[in-house]
Amino acid sequence: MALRRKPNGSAVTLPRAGFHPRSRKGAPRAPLSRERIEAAAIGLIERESYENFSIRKLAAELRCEAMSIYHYFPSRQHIMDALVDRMLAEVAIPTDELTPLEQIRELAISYRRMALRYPEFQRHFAFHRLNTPGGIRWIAGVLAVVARLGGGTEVTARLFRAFGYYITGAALDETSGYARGQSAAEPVPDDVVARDFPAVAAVNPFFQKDQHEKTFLLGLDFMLDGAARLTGPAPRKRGSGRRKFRS
Amino acid sequence: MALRRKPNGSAVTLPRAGFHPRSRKGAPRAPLSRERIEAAAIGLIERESYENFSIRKLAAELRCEAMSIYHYFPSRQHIMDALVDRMLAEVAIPTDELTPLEQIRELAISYRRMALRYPEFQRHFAFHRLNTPGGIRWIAGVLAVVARLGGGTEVTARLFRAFGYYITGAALDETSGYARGQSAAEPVPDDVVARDFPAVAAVNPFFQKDQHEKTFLLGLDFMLDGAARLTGPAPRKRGSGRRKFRS
DNA sequence: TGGTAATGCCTTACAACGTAAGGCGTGCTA
DNA sequence: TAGCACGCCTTACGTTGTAAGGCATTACCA
Repeated sequence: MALRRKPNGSAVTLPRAGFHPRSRKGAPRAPLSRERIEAAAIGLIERESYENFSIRKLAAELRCEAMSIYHYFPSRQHIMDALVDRMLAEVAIPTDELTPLEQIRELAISYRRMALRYPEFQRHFAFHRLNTPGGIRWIAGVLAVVARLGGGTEVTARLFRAFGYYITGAALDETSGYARGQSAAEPVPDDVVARDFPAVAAVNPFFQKDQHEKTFLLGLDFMLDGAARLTGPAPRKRGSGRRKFRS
Repeated sequence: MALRRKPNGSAVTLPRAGFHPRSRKGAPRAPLSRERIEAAAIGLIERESYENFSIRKLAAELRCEAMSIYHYFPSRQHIMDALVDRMLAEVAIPTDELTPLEQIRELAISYRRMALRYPEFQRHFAFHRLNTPGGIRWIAGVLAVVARLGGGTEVTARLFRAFGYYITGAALDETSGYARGQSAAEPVPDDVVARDFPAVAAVNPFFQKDQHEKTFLLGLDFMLDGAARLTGPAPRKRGSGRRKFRS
């Protein structure tokens, strides 16, 4: 937390072509950079797991020592913040000619896609305030979309949060929840579940990965219908058949 | 993971009255037990924080050494599982004469109350499969409630999960989210938000703690209305005015 | 009353973690 | 050629979960 050196700050000094710094004893190696460190961190987290990620392993991946990374990021938390901003930037705020409700739908689907691209990192996402610069910008964008429903400040605020509950809850559950999450130390074996809790076993087919999208859209459309009824008739075309549940 | 001794297993030997084991060098002290360890763990987690919890601190709280705890629980994960079961047991499965929809509503509200009693521990809850014995039993109970809506296995499965997304997302966000969660390393200061993102600042009053319940119920009733329309008319009385949004 | 076994808790030790403090070599600029 | 800045490394500290084993107290049985 005391490190304040920012190498790529005001005076940018790019390495000349052909320049290859080397680990003190070792083969030549591409120079470090924020970009390279971030990319390696994402790769490592998603390949191993969020819990097993460490600065030391990241360093090994980058073929440098752990402390070298602290030349580019003052702390582990700063790295995580950079990753949050990076991933949030992939969730585009819709601005086209869809109805407000459809824009929210697109946003939700886009967020889910991002979550499924970085499933391991969702466990970080779920716990942390989006109060990085990129996070605030993103929240402002989403709020603007929700505000287009025309419900006023209070309704906008509540809808923003209620949608957030559903969408982040879904993202977390699909990536770390019932089916794939950290297990109990001594989980109840599947055959015991099948024998003692047949009703639990019965729903299992619909808990599989290929069923997640349909389930997600079902609940999402519950939320959208509620928002529609709360904020009055849609200002523009809005098909209702899409939101029907077809078994 | 190699420890298999279970002191309170088959041959139960209770300490006689007046018996007080003592730390090797120290004052007499109440004997350890699973019960005492669990209670101390909950207290410590909620008082300090989930992230700062450690076996060693738990031991200090109990005035024993870290390894003494391993006499009662084979691993940290086993302790956490016990806490999960303990807290889940506080979320009662409704069985009375309410309509199925009202039962789900009660269940959701009861889960939220539990979450607010143990806000720190929600960060554990959110990541872990409920595949402890108590967890499976609880899931079976909830599934039975959802099944009473009469939608059949598939609809029951999807509604269970969609409600789960919303409820756990809300629990996590209210306890660790926008307002109180782990912050960025260099958060954007409030005055900068107020200046550069007035729309974000404007919704802030509705993001305060005393507004959470109303927001939660708004989204919950969106979900309930959706479930009602999906599974046909309610088999019994069901007021609709309650679910209106009143500003 | 003495011997043996079980119980309950502690001691020691290890590998891995984030990171503070400071050092060293390379190449750029004067 | 001197000096300096940049980029990266070395060392070290306190903290974590927990494996392996030890020791004192008590219970049980002869």
